[in-house]
Amino acid sequence: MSRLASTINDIANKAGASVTSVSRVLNNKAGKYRISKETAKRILKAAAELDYKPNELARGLRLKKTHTIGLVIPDISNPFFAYVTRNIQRVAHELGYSLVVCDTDENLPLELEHINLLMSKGVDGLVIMPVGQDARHLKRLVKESVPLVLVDRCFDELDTSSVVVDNYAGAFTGIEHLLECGHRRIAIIQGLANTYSNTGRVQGYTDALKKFGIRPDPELIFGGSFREETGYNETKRILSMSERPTAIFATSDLITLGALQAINEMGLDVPNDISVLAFDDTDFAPFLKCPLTVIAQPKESMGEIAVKLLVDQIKGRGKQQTQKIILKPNLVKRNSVKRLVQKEVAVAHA
Amino acid sequence: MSRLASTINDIANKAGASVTSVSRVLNNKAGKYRISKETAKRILKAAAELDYKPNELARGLRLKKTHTIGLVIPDISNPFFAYVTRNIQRVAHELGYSLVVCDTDENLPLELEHINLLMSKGVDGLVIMPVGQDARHLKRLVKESVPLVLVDRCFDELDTSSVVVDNYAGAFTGIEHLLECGHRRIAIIQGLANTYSNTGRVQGYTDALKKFGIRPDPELIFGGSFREETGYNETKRILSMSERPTAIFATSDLITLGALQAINEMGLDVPNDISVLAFDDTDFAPFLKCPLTVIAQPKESMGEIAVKLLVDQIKGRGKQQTQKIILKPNLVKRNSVKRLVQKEVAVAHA
DNA sequence: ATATTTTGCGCAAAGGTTTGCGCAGGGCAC
DNA sequence: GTGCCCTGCGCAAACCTTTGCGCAAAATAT
Repeated sequence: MSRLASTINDIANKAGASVTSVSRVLNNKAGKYRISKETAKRILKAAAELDYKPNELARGLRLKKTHTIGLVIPDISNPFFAYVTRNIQRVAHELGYSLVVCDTDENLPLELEHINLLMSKGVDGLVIMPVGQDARHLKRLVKESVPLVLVDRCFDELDTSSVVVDNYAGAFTGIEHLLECGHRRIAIIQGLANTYSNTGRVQGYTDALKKFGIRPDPELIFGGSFREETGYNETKRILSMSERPTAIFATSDLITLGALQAINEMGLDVPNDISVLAFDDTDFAPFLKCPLTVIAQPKESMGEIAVKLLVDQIKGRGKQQTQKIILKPNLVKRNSVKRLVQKEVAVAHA
Repeated sequence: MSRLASTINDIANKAGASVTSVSRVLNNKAGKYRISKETAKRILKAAAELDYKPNELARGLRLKKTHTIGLVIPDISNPFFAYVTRNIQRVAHELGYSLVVCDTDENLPLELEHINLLMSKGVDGLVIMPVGQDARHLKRLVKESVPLVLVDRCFDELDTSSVVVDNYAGAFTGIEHLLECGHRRIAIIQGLANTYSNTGRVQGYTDALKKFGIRPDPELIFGGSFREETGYNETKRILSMSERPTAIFATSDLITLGALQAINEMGLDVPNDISVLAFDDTDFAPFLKCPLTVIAQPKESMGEIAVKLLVDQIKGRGKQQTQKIILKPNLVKRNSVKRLVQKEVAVAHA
């Protein structure tokens, strides 16, 4: 905001009109308020000459609308979130909204801080990918009827619009595939406990095992954060188990990255020494030493849907009821899962 | 902004004081304006009870400071930019600033639009990774002394703080390595023409060739955007040349991704059929079928330095002069460059 | 000619905050 | 009893915009 920026007042002076009329002309209310063509033209001309740009701060204050939406995200360094962010920004801009981005680093207090700040700055609505272990602060937003859509992780007890992925189905299908390939000892490296996405993935894992008559072994459940170091450390532990699992289910792309690193360091080979199934896809996945078999999320559409839902809420459309959109993930088979048995045999086991 | 949000006025009422005093107490000016401990305590109590949060819009309007900085970025989907963004957001928040993120999609008019919008919204300063073919709009910002720092790409004719990478040195060293390994026919897939980063990289490429007594062949210069499809299409062209080059220099990670895809589709092998040298590193690079030899940018520090420089400008510190920070990239040798000759022989050639 | 409507425009308030300036009242010295 | 200082606090303007309401003049009707 340069100190020389021209205001509606300058225009009024220059055009010999009142600020009132200027405002009306500039907001296309000339008709409604019967401003003469004559005056309107003078005003428009003056505005152009002064290179007038409305002060959105003052505007927001008056209108209680800032055309800004807040995005609260757990970790932009995670390629999955980065992707979603990109689409959110694009669609938001197309719909006339700016995006202020806050990274919570998977930290609940920080999430609260960011949300408060965003509200203070007068955002028109929020897209939140919550850390997810607590929903009280979100409940408050709902009560104050702040336009809000949850992405990637949601709360069943919370009546909000949300767009999530069917983590359960994704994990289930993936593990099923592993089982069909003859794997029986499958380790899982989970993400942050008690979050929507983690719970679904772990549940899918255990239920798929059960379907094949295998009792899930708590010893095979590792991890506790979606981060790379978790993948690295836990994989090292897994690989040094006396009775080593034949497959690892890595529940995020960052975990996968860490796992790959550990496997590499230990001089092992995917899939011959260990099979890997990953949640989330990466652009580079097909070109890895061993192209990864993954459960891919529809990350393209998630952001887009979320913003549209949010803007509908902001505009008061679709206010009637909240929508929970559940997207289907997609198992893409590449080479990181080794087939230990013929398919027929595996089916017989079931 | 819930419609029930309490204001400084509510506090004044509740505490039986004037808004003036409330403002002063809340802004730690109680001492300066000699407010009694008594009154101050009443005010603080009322504020807490009302769960008061300042309206940053009103604040920004009055103070001409929003504690918000704008980030203008060409393409968040590019992992390099995503990384930098993340660090910018983190450091900005640590310094008390919010970040509004705008993606220009490498599109100059869109860049201008975003910048104008950001200014309208009253950002305190801008971090821009410019599209870079035109600097007139940036020149205007400089003239209006808007706090500004350019990242990744800068303009020699523009007196702004900036943090860039030594693209020339990076490319030069990389190509030198290729040459030392015995490569003589080296194709380059360049990024967006007439941008700072591209120019440096291409220049480094040609100069390194010349140093080895090789006349750069215009036929071997491909590309024209940093995007994935460029990498894909151009690689296909390169690989079907009658006199096929022995190496490809891909000037961005996205180009590299496309190149890998093309190579893969054509059933070729890196580095036996074709060597690849990439600008930018990717987390997954070490784990690729053929671990990539890359020129890695110090993406960790770039964002951090940029924000610190910007905040210094905003706060009026270091106003005295602009700083151009040039970071050194780093050649990391992995396996994607095939050694065609013994080192001694290569040196003899030089 | 007066009465009524229409046309064109602007006053002033509102939105929430910060801050220069000055006001009231108590205490003190003369 | 008059003059002065100090303490504690509030008035009102400023930041820039939008909008309900009303006012004056011109156009039309009677």
